[in-house]
Amino acid sequence: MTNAPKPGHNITQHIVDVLGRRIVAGEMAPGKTFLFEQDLIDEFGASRNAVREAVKTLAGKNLVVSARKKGTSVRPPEDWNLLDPQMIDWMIADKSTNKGLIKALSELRQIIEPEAAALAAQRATSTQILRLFECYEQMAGNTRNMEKSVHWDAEFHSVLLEASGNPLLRSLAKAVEKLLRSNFALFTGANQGYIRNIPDHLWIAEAIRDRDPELARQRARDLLTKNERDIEELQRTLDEVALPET
Amino acid sequence: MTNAPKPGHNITQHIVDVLGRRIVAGEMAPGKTFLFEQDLIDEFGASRNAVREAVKTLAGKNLVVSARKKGTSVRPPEDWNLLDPQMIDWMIADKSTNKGLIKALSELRQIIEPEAAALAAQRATSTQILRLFECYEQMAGNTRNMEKSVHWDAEFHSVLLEASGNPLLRSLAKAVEKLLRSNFALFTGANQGYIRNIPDHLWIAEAIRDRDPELARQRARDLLTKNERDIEELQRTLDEVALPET
DNA sequence: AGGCATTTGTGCGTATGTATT
DNA sequence: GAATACATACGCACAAATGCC
Repeated sequence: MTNAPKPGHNITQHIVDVLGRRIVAGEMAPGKTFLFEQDLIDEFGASRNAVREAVKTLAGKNLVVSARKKGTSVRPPEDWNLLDPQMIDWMIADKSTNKGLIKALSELRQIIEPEAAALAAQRATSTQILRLFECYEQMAGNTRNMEKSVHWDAEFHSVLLEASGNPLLRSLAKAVEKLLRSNFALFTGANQGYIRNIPDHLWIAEAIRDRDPELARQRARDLLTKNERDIEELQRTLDEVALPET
Repeated sequence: MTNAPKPGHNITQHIVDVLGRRIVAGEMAPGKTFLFEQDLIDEFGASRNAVREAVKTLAGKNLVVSARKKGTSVRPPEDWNLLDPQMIDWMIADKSTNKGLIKALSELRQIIEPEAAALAAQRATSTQILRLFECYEQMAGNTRNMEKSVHWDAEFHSVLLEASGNPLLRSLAKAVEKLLRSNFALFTGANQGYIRNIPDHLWIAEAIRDRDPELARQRARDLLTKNERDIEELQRTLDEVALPET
């Protein structure tokens, strides 16, 4: 019932997916509820090896720990790696964490991207600068195909963070990108806001090309501020519509 | 030779550890070198299950992917989860990534912590504020026991990020904390700088207590700027000393 | 303290599907 | 199309650690 065994393929991944969803949805209190191999074997109808490998995958993400005789328990949320792409998928899928995540990410981006833009103005390679302009062109040229346009939007911000030359920021880029792409429906909903903000990307790219950190920072800050306002406004309208739940 | 089988315990973890170290050390080119189960079985003298579970753990960290017929390959570094505590251990242990990581983290902290302080000034609970002051007291009171003092230093910054109320920032806190603790030797080396900067922590806590975001931001920025200068200076002196290798 | 049951950790054999050659 | 190589999966058995009585 809880799982459609997904006929033949990748039982292990399926177990990882189902358990991951449950954990981020808060269905299992950290430290309290214990999962036993035998229970999982029974529930998923899988072999012990498959179950163990699934648990190891989750353990690799710091989601769970296993101990002899005590079974496997969920680790406290502050140990979770929130920036893992699969984790983001699970959080997006879960209604209770969805909104908070988008807000948190928006806040994080407002902190990070202006500074990344300033660093990029100092460090970006000519190739990276060209890619920024290409992303802008693709964004601006595909406003009739929102999915494609949002794809290039995400790519723009990804390149921007990469151009900062800081590996930790690049690491964040993957998460930002993932979230933007996954939520492109959210942004296409704010259609007029999205299109209005496209030129901002060009201005940022120009400031980086001209090696002007202050200007790049300010323009990135402007874009993200407008972006946050759009998201907040859209979420308010969505909340009004979203009354029904099963 | 490459591995001391670590007598009884956790062959799987041992395999994870050895492979993780190799990967972050860049010994295996992403996408090119392939690891085959049989090779790993031979090298570690472990069973297929142990090897498979170790690989799954690494896959959970997005370090590797497995494909039929092609074996397991290393993913490109931009896919790695740099904030994973174990990853940080591996990177600290590796000389080639060590310095770059500390520099990148220092840069990231300069971006994030001032804003986190500003947010904390708006959102911190009274309990969190008390903990900030407690951390300062412990820092200032244990200058004769550097390890302890640095422990509370790390705790201070951890609480600060947590008090920002943003789960993504809290996620970063774990990595920052890990790095500070692991590198406490580095900071105790910069003894005079470390002690000189202790009062800054009190001033930050006071600004947060007084709910003054601008002041908290500015004071955090001051601390981190001084901190970076100390680290840079120390690394220069360390470089001069660090000629010998085995 | 000692012994027993439970649960994870480990090893081995084997079958099957799938992608490459 | 056949052979090959590898990942995926199952099942069983024993070892080791832990909790309970």
